[in-house]
Amino acid sequence: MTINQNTFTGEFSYSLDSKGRVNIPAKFRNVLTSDNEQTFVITRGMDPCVWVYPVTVWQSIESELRKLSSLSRINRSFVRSTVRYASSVQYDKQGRIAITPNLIEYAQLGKEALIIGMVNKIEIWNPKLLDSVDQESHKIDSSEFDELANQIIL
Amino acid sequence: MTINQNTFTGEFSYSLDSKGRVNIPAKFRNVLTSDNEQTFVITRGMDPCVWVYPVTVWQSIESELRKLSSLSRINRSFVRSTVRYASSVQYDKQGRIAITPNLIEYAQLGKEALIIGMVNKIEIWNPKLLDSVDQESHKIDSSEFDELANQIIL
DNA sequence: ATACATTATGGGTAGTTGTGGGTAATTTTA
DNA sequence: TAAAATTACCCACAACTACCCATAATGTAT
Repeated sequence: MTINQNTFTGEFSYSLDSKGRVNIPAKFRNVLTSDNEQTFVITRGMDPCVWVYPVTVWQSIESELRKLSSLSRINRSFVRSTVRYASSVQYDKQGRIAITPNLIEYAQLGKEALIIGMVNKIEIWNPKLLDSVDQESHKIDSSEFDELANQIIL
Repeated sequence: MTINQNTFTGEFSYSLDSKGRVNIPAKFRNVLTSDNEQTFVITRGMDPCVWVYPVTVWQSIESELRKLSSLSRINRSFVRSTVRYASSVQYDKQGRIAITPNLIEYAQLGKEALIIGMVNKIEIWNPKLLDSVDQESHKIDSSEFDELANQIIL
């Protein structure tokens, strides 16, 4: 079987332990290309959740950022806001990564952690927070959804 | 561990001690290539903060500056302003570098120091100053910001 | 069904890291 | 030249992290 590498789908509910560690689902670890060397980059999501990238995917983002000259104020501010909360983490022998305290706070993570595959990255949510964000966005976005539907054939 | 060398990401809040020393986060020291020999170049940032470069990275900046003809007044002024405040520093056995008094004054550093990885360099900020600079620039440049965000797929 | 392997979760320990301060060497100033 | 100030180098300690092992639950193969 040749599945898509570095591609994540599905939903899993795992627990965040007292040391701030979460398991990365085995399914996700198994599709990681070996050049990632068990390493992810975790950062703030655009929504109140944690984004988890395979390190090789993140590196291509970094190389884009490298091209932005620091002479421009906007560039500096953009690079800063993108990179600021990102840190690379290797998972341990049990397949867990440690979430940094400021990301735990940002995503308001408690004991429950909902892990969602988002194709090129992984999201870690507080399940209750996702529920409320989801409901709100469904109300607002029904028209934008229609627009998207024209771009992507499902 | 074979992660990206001389590449810095993430945010750390450390303290500036009474002797003007700050710790360089272990994560940053560990990605330094050995030809840097524990040496950084510190200088004024374009924003009110301290810029910290691995010395080898700084050297390549210097070689770029050498290419700029001194016939142009703008070039002369640019070279002068970039090189003027730069000095090289080695970190001690505990991983700390000493910030020169004029840089401390320029970046308005107090006891708290916010250290931010900016891909090819490191920034040291007074956290409160960063907050206000951040908010202001968001107000002014939000449209250009969005444009950048569209070019780089996160 | 039973044995075996994998997976999720918990916790212990040794080494690392951040922070403070001390002392000797070096430089600066009077 | 001597005193004062600065710098470089050293040690100490608390907090944290990485790494290890244990166990229970789940999945897989014979």
